[in-house]
Amino acid sequence: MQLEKQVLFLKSIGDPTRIKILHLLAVRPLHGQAIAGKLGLTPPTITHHLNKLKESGVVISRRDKNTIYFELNKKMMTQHLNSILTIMDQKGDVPEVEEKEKILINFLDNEGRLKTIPAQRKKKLIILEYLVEKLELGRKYPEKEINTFIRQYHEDYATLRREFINHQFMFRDNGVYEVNPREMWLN
Amino acid sequence: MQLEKQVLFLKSIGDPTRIKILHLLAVRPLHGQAIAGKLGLTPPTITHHLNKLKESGVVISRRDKNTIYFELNKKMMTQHLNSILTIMDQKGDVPEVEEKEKILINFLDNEGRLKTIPAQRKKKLIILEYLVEKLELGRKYPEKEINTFIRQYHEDYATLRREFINHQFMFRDNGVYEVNPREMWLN
DNA sequence: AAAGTAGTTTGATATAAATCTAATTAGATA
DNA sequence: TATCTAATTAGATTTATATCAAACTACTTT
Repeated sequence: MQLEKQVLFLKSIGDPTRIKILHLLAVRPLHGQAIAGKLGLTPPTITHHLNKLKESGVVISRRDKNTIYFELNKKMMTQHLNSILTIMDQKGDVPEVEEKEKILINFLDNEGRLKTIPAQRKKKLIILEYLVEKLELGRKYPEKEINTFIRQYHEDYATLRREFINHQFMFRDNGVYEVNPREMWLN
Repeated sequence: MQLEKQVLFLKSIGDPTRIKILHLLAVRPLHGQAIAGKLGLTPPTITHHLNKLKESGVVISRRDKNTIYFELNKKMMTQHLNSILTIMDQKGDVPEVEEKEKILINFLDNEGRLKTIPAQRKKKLIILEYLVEKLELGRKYPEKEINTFIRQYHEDYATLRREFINHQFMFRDNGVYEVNPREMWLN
């Protein structure tokens, strides 16, 4: 998943020693002992840090005889940073809130149950969003649990479950359902 | 220092729970309990994470009656990410010419021979650079020739020869030595 | 003033991470 | 084949971090 890659990347560069390594490698590729010497650390420690940096892809290595040169993968680095930047690319929906309220009031009864499933795409999406927000982000729900959840709001759990998947409010993996992060939703 | 701020920032967002919080706050400001509910975590845990995010400045809080709204500071976030990006367009730094002169005078005797091999890395590099500049760029030197050359300046040709290689002033190919171009040298 | 609400602090626990020394591996050179 | 060199692995230690339950604080509402 996207999130794990981002965290792996951020952890990999979120350390003073590793930032220093990045600075060194930004100038030119270096071999391990040179890095150890420059930073006043031992080779095992450098191996440890380089492994982290290689795991996230921001450093690659190239062997030349006995010496391994480590170099900064600037393209990968830029890619990761851009992916973090997109977290912020969320159109604020403040102006829509009133409209949403109206639709919710129209389609929900006094007990908060869904009267009907809206036919209009736009309205349907608002209802689906409203429902999916009651679920936990990151939690894995077995199909039965999803069905039970939906039935609190409407009898036709099969249709609604399919809609959640169709519009990518959730994804399904091996019969287990999980809420997608907001930026994945189709509006 | 720049480095510490960068690390603080990267650590602050380098955690799956906190990335999820950022996603939530990217949409709209939220109060603590809402975040706790969505992520299935307890309020103390959310306080803990929000503190980290506030420390690095990417989240700010605003009180309204009893409720505290946390919101994403997109400007701060962008600023931090840009500062990380600049790591990649780093150029090497070189010691001052005057400083080099002083060190050369200190370590060379009247006949221009090396009194001792400097222990300090920085000084050693200046000496090595001074010596290697007397060699021809592009010419191939057999090991014996290199030894003879070094012995003009110091008895311990083996150590110095190794230092030339270590710091990439020269490279060795099949027992033949050659001076590296300047931009390869390790500073 | 009493009760309620939202958030924080404290203390405990469990897990992860950074660093070192010592031992080992992989490849190059003699 | 034996030796040298650069890097890695293993094991130990220390420090940092994520999480929770329980107690507490600050502010509102009644």
